Amino acid sequence: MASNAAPAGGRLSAEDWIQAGFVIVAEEGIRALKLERVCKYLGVTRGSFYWHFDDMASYRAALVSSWGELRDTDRQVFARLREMPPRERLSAMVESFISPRHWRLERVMREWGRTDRAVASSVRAADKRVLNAARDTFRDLGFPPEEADTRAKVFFATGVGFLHLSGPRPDRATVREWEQFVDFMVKR
Amino acid sequence: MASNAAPAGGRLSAEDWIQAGFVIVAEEGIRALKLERVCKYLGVTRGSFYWHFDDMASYRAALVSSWGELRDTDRQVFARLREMPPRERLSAMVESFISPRHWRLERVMREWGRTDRAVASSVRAADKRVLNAARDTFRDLGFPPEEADTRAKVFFATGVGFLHLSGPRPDRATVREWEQFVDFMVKR
DNA sequence: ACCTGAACACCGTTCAAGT
DNA sequence: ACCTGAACACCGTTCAAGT
Repeated sequence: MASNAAPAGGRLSAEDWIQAGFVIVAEEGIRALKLERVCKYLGVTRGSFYWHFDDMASYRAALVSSWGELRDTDRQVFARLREMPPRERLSAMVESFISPRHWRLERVMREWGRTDRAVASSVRAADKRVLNAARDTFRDLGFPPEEADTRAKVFFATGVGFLHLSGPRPDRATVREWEQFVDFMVKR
Repeated sequence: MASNAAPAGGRLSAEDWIQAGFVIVAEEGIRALKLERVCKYLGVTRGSFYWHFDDMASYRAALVSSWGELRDTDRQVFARLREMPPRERLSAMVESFISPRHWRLERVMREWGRTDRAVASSVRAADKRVLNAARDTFRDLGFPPEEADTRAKVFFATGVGFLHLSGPRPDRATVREWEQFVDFMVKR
């Protein structure tokens, strides 16, 4: 009843708190990341929080670093992508980038990064990894190094742009538009 | 007794609150900028604050913009400097930059800028003005445009460096060191 | 026109006691 | 090993009443 996310009947782990934080932050923004709010979501009282974390500051830090690891999983996806033909690789990146699972979190982290330096640098690091993968792909497509750089940037920037222009969840139309744009980027 | 800054016997103006904010922030850091703290400094109670400002957010904004104006006064100083011979101009800039009146505020604004974007952009704007004045001066000293740029940057960066390396107030030794450095920068 | 002071709201943190 | 719930601390904000 009160709890929508806690493991049925069991007690919570730090991981549960982090997942709860992701959901709240994704749906209600960083402003909503208040202890009381997370407790209500998990169906526990305030005090229990302090069994898992020292304070709100370290909880936020845990969220950020956990998001970084989430992105590292993506990096492994990118690594696997290397075996695919380049054009398909780009499509896979589009899919990965806007997967419903990461969509909102991606946006909210960018917003959070505007006021929190740790988040900002996590976002930059994550961006760099995507950018590198895209650059390599364009090189594999036969573009000279510098042009591959430029195209990778445009490719990625467009993705981030779509991210902000579209609604709360990735719609099919957006994905299609991006794909068309990728077709365009790949030519010439 | 309780009040160290309020106009004797009179009531306060928004300007008094801003000046109080500068003193507190300069001596105790941004963390200390709490309503209660400012009230104690001015010898009034919390409620009176709301006569002058809507809330803490707008008070902080007022502080920042007021600091910007303070720096604009400096800009006028720089404008007057143009009539001085270039080498003296640099010395005047050193003096102005590290005047006891601005020294602490300068430091604290840079610190504050690390967590507040509005402050950060105010700081950047102020820096740019100093930098431009320095660049013009090096040009007037006969350096070609690009080298004037570089020397101005070094000149200014050294100043900022001294700002952070020295104690809470500008000591004579620091000023002397900077002056010696300026001598070096001006040659060749 | 400006200030007091009580009241309130909102959060985070601690901790003894529970299961 | 994890949670409750009361208590506390810390701030900002409101507002009726004062001068």
